[in-house]
Amino acid sequence: MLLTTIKDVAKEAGVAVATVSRVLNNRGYLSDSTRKKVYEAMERLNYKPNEISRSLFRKKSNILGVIVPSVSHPFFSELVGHIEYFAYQAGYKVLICNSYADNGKEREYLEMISSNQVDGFIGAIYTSNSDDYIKPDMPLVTLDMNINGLPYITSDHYNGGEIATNFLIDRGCKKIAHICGDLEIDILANNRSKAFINVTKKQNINSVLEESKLSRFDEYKKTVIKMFEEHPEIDGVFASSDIIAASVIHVAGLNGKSIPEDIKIVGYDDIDMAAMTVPPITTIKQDIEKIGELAVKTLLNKIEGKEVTLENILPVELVERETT
Amino acid sequence: MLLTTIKDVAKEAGVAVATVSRVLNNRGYLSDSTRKKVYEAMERLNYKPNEISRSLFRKKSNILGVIVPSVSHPFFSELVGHIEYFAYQAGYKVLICNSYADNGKEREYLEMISSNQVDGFIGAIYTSNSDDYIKPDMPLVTLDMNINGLPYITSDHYNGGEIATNFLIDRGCKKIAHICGDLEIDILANNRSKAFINVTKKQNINSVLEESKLSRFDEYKKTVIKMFEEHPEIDGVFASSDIIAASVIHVAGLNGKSIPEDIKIVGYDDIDMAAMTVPPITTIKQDIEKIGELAVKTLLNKIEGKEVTLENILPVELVERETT
DNA sequence: ACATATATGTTAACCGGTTAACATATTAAG
DNA sequence: CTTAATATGTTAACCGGTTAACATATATGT
Repeated sequence: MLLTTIKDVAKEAGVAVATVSRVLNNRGYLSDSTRKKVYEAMERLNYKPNEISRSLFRKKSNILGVIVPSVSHPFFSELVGHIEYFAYQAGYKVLICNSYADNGKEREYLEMISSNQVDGFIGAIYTSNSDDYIKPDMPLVTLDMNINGLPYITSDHYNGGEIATNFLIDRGCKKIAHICGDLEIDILANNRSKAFINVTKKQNINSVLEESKLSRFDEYKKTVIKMFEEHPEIDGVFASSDIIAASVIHVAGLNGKSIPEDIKIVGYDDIDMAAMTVPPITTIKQDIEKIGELAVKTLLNKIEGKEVTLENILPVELVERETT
Repeated sequence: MLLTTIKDVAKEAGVAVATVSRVLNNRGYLSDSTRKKVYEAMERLNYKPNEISRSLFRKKSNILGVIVPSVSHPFFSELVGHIEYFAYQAGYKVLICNSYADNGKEREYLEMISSNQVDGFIGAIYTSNSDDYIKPDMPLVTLDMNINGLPYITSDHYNGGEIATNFLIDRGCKKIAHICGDLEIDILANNRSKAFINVTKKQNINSVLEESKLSRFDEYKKTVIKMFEEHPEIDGVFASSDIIAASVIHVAGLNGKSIPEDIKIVGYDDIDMAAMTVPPITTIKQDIEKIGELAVKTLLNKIEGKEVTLENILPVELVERETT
């Protein structure tokens, strides 16, 4: 496949290469007739400027990278969808990176900044936090993670944890379990668990903390089954994700318990699925669209060298459905 | 931020630029000592070759684009996850494109091929099929869509539709509904609906065909509610996606019908969510991972100019859970 | 008629890395 | 000792587009 270059266009239009470039970039003096000639020539030759070449000159690829543990996780897939939308509005394309929470992959992807392949990254980074490779002047915006001096976007997870826990207490739960991910990772999302611990302690509520480092649905299910075997009196569950909440609904069904009568459940995230389960999940809603929008805006401002707000904490909200 | 170039490395290592390039590309004669000197210099300067520049020279970006109607749809997010995995194994990065089934966006993204930003596309393209912009020699692999001479990956949807419909009949359903998307789009996925129509006709089964051009969950729900109002005798539903199946479960609950006793449901896709609902969905499984793997392989072969199989039809499989 | 604004061309350097061609020096093999 | 293989340097062209500098030509206004 032969490539049509700006020279071919110049020849076809009967003008100089510089003139074609002027048309392409709308710079300098240009008559309408020349503009037309050039556009027509481009049309005839089906010419598209080589964006790699332009990127090289401009030192700008107009590509943003997004690092997530896994795009197939509903929370991240919804987030990535929004990020792509806002990036597109701003003339950027989005490169997707599954890190599988692997440090090597995270680093390898982040190096695309140094190699000029992307202009910046939005990263749900979990392993590289202590990594000295990450510098505060990098075009990097993190999600739910405060790494030295980098701007981050997060939800008010502590408040989310308070709302969820208090809501279960208000609804009369006497023994409340909290199922969450790995608390050793220093991620802001874990503030919801801190809130759970503080609220139950302060209100003197019987509590169970179940930390699961797993992530697959059937693995969650096993954890939940074991939990109910060990603590059959649990009458309230604050799940740190809607997926976990779904698995609690499942297990409750297996145990012949009815929801919300015997067990009340509050999930977290408000992914689309939360409204689809039977019964639909009462949950703490994160504004995923806003997170995406703010992440893109912040990153673009950082890329352009503007001042950016470092701490971006978005409010959460209780969405009451039928598990409480 | 000053950029470190190959010249800086050459100076730092005390060698010629060509030598650094030889090290970088492992070409020509090289002594171990020089190699070491160069690597050390790169390390000291924290040098990363400018990939844009290399792409320009090689006319190869090592980026694949993926076009989907929406990444936030679970089927596509799982698919994209697998595509990213296999692309990464082969040294490619993945650019994600939500088309929202919009012709303009599909075209705009596809033009990234001409502008050399991506080496090729895997596309779930729905609107551009009659578009003469798409040529058989493009580095493009389509999903569920047969566009003149382009390789495509699909599942054996006709068979999927047969299995689902026959299964419901075998289970004793007397009046079976089929809820599907827009049948006017000439997409291979619609073969499942053709199979439904043919099987019910042949076996002389009472059937209802509900075509919904909508896509949001709450909109599906409305369609399903209306359907049950108009046809209360329906005792079997073949839903053309697991999401639709989930909304049938929902509505059945509202109507006080129990599943599978009163209504049996077969979904389609076997997305992760299918196992998480209560009751878990009996569904026709598409091998999403294989689809992703085959799409990447086929595209890479096409990019490398190798012969590729044009028709790639993967088998489907009934996964029996608790809605039947 | 003259200064100024507008329109286009020519040329060359540049973005950063790659490569071919050629020169030269060292080392190993026969 | 000669030949060949190995190792590195120098130079210049190239990928495709951008831009600054300068030349030149026409049009416009006063």
